[in-house]
Amino acid sequence: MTVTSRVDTSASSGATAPPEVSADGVRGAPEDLLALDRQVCFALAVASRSVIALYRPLLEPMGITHPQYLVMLALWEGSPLSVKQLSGLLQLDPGTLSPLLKRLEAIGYVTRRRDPRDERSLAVELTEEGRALREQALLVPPAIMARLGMSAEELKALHRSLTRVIAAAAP
Amino acid sequence: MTVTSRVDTSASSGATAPPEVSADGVRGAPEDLLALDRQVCFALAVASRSVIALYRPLLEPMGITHPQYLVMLALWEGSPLSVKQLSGLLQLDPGTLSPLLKRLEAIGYVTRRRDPRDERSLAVELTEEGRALREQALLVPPAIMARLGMSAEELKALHRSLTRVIAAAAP
DNA sequence: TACCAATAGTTTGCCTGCAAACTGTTAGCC
DNA sequence: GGCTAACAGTTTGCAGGCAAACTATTGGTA
Repeated sequence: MTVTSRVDTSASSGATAPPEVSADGVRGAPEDLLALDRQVCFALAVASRSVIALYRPLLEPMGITHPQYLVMLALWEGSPLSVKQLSGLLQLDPGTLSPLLKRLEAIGYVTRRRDPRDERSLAVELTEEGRALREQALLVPPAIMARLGMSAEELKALHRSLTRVIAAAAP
Repeated sequence: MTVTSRVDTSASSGATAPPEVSADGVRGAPEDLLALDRQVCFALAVASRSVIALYRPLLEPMGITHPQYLVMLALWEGSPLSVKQLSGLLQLDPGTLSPLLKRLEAIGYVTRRRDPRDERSLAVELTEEGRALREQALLVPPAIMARLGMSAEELKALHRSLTRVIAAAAP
């Protein structure tokens, strides 16, 4: 495979595009801005998918997917939430949440009904089963940390880094 | 993992909101393990989606999506690649790549043909247009870094962190 | 040589994720 | 009151992402 990790020394956010238009352009460019293995966006995407993949076998016995798990986390912190509130908390489009919530309702963890005071708003609420699921969920984070085998300190640093990126990317 | 920050979920309109007042982790209840804002997996997912969203307007004029952009990055580093090689490089399922590559072929950036020496293998190769696209792509990373406004040093640290997570999560 | 397991891609089915169009409800405002 | 704009969700269409079933080719081996 042609991907070898290079030592980065440049790429300092300069607005001046390097004029390295090498004839072939494939290998050996002094500072390859487009090297796959230096793209933070690529590392971010792979890391996200990889970690979510670790959750899959743990969530499968509960019958939910990772985004559904995140919705449950939000609801366990405060049960009746509107779609708009969930959308804000999870940074997810209402168009994504709408069918997802119907699935959660179908498996019995959640109820969906209109708010009588504002019929536009949908009150998403935990059922008894949804509330009970929390006990099982408590085992998930420790299992993930054990599987990753990374120190809490390192994960905390990563979390801080990610929080900064999220803030920087925010509109 | 005991982080301190906490999102204001003021949305919890008088429901079962746990009265946990976790300051600096001193009085943190055990349930805090499930606090949405400390889940690394959540931060990872949001950061990944947020950063990819920054690429969208930049890639749109090129007519490609972010995963397609990653495929192009791989091909620019070495043009004829099989689906299996791409799958390894990008950590993507062949079932994901197959239709994606057909789309890249449909817009003319790539050709797909079987390897005469092994008819099972598919040789994915850049077209002249696909090769030429690299010039436009060179403007993308600087634009993203400018938009993020984060130091190269910080991004590098994040990249290292992500690389460790990816390695830790690897099967 | 004939058989069979491994391999490389493709297809199918389901669940995100997002943009854009659409529906119903509420709030302003004249 | 009646008109209109803003708002909350839903639906539709398209592109990932992944698991599982399927097809075609190759390689090993009896």
